[in-house]
Amino acid sequence: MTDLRAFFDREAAVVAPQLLGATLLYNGVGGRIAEVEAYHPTDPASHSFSGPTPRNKSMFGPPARVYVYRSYGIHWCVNFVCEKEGSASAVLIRALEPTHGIAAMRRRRHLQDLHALCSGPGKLTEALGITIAHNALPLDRPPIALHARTENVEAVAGIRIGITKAVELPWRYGVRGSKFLSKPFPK
DNA sequence: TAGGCGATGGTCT
DNA sequence: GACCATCGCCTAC
Repeated sequence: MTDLRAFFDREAAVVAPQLLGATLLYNGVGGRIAEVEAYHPTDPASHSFSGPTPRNKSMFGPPARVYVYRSYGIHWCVNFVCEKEGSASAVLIRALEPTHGIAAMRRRRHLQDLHALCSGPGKLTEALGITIAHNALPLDRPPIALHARTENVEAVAGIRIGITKAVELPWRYGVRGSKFLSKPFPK
């Protein structure tokens, strides 16, 4: 993606729907982004709401990098950092449509079903092999690559999933009609 | 198809 | 000591 820095130097809620259809690869394995959620520092559901901590440090760093954290003590989840350094907003990547390295993803997930390989934030990090070791890596240098979408994508918005605060904010975005979402969007 | 729930451990109060 | 930006398995319908 050209000029990644400018792309991410905007509000997470603006960046998030534009990421739909972009291709995320880690070591050549990945797919098209099918579902995302935006998190903002004024948002009580955001990890950055209560200020910087050792865990969320990379959210406060420069944009166009990844923020990786452990969820429920089991899963890794990956975010893209947005806006200017210190503003601490990010987009959580929730689902991918697998396109590259599908055999490797099936091996890591011990699963054949293509639709379930990356249909959730914890699933896609397992499929791609992303862990805390990759926290704060830039999105435009190996082993990570991000390619802009090549065709238009119709986005749908909805409320976010799995959170207990600010549940009403419609900052979940998905590709309309995609079979690779973590959950369907209500009609 | 939808909902309940256990596993599991880092993070913060 | 409580809280979780989850997953997958198990029921019940």
